[in-house]
Amino acid sequence: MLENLTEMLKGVLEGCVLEIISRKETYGYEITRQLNALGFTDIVEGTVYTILVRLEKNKLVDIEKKPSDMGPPRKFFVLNDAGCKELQKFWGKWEFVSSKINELKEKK
Amino acid sequence: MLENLTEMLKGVLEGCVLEIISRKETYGYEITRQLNALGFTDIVEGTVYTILVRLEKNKLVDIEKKPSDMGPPRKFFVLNDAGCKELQKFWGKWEFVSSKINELKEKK
DNA sequence: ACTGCTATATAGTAACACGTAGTAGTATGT
DNA sequence: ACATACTACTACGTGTTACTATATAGCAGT
Repeated sequence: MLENLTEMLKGVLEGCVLEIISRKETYGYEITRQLNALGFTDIVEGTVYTILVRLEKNKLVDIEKKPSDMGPPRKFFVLNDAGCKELQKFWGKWEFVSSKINELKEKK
Repeated sequence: MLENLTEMLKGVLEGCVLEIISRKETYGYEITRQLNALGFTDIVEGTVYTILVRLEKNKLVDIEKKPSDMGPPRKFFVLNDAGCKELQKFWGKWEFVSSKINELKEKK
């Protein structure tokens, strides 16, 4: 339907993943499914995993591996304190940017 | 105040420039000032000019050079048909993405 | 065996905003 | 005449990011 949202997702997709993780501990495959359910149908596992690797590298998440009876073991992610702060900063930025864009859009 | 909006502006800044041009024909320097006035205080000329070069390369704008009494001649930009279509597509994408993000944000 | 769903990983690519520097015209002040 | 400041455009390089493509692997049903 709507083509190529790639560029517009830059800078927001990571925030979305943070938000999803903050709800309850979860893993890459499920995060992908949640994003798909939200409406971002084109987002695939690979995209989410690169984000998760980045979150880990930046020490925003804690990780725990758990077995699954539906397939290979899952890597569960939990936000730590730095992650929570980062999430708050993300929503602050989003609030600012989206309000400005909408202002531009409305001001006819 | 709010640090580094760079990534979040990817994919939307070009749309903002299109919108500004659509209001009335204008030029790089003035577009930069308008974006600064909107609240995006860190955006500099270099950033806007790269976008304008891209718009020209993608044939979304028509260009006319006019003398100025305030400095060097100005390069005025006007949206052509393709540019108007692109702008509409941009707002369509923005509507979609921002509504989904807000849905995620609100759904506690 | 084969298919399909679940689950993770990673090397490579393209697009974009931004940093930085340079060039140049006009106006004002000293 | 010179310096400064504002106006105005160009161009090369950088870093970050989402995405592509591919590989690996466990488990269930046929």
